[in-house]
Amino acid sequence: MSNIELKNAGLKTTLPRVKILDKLEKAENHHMSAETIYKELLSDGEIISLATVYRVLTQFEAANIVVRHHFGNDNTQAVFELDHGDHHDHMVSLKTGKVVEFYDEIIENRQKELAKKYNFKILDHSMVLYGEFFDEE
Amino acid sequence: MSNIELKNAGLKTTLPRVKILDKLEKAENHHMSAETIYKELLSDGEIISLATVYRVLTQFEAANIVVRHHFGNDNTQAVFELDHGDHHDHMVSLKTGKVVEFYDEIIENRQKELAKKYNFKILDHSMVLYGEFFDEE
DNA sequence: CTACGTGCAAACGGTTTGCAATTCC
DNA sequence: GGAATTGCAAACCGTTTGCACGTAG
Repeated sequence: MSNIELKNAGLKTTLPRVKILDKLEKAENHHMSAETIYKELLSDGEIISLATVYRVLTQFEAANIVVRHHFGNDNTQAVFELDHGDHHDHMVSLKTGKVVEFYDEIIENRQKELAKKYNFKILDHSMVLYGEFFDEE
Repeated sequence: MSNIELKNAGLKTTLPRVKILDKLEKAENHHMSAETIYKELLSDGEIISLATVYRVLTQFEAANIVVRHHFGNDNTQAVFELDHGDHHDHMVSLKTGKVVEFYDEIIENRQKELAKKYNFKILDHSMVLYGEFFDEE
């Protein structure tokens, strides 16, 4: 099935690509950095280079297979998640890095209203709440 | 007056610091990158290094004199604005880089409700709408 | 067979830092 | 005068890229 996604994107079905897709599918909190993917694959015994991980992820992004985020207030590494087509925003734990996705109709509508008020056409938006979950470790 | 802010932060009143504060105060859309500040100061005839601009801005950030943002979906340069203590979000033009600040009570409240629902304590948040203004250029 | 994909190492761009010279109080 | 600040150049770190080799179809 990852096969199909790749074909659709006009990408050859190569081992690195399949493995990376696989990692993302199984990621417990759905978000992984290029480096995390790279290291996990290495310790899985795969032979792959970090450059390939980045190249593949960039291609996946272009093909709408993944979405790239820049959580982490500062400009630390990007994280990637599979793109299931459903837009959502994120709560990110500053303690553990845990990520929870949410979607809120009221906020989305309000953004549109505000855009109208300011004569602005929204093409994209990002919203991240930083903090901590009460039930964390 | 910039004098006072600096004193309060325990920072000596040096020429670079005053000049940088000055640039930020006069910035037409309130937001400037380190490099922009640096270049403008140079063409104003000042002698300053980019390293100093970065160092000063980082100190200002720690002293809550400025806020650092990472607009520009990708990991491009940070922009800085004076911290007037009032929280606000941003609309950023992908065409011109124009930035408009806004604050919306409904969205802020909704964020709090969502946080409660997810057992999350919000410590910070960022929300950026990317798009274009109808009245641009 | 050949266009596409990969590994390696070097380049990149924004930002930070060690150090010696300079400046503020 | 002495601590804080600066400039310079080199280091950093995440990410990208040129190139020669490898592989899918």
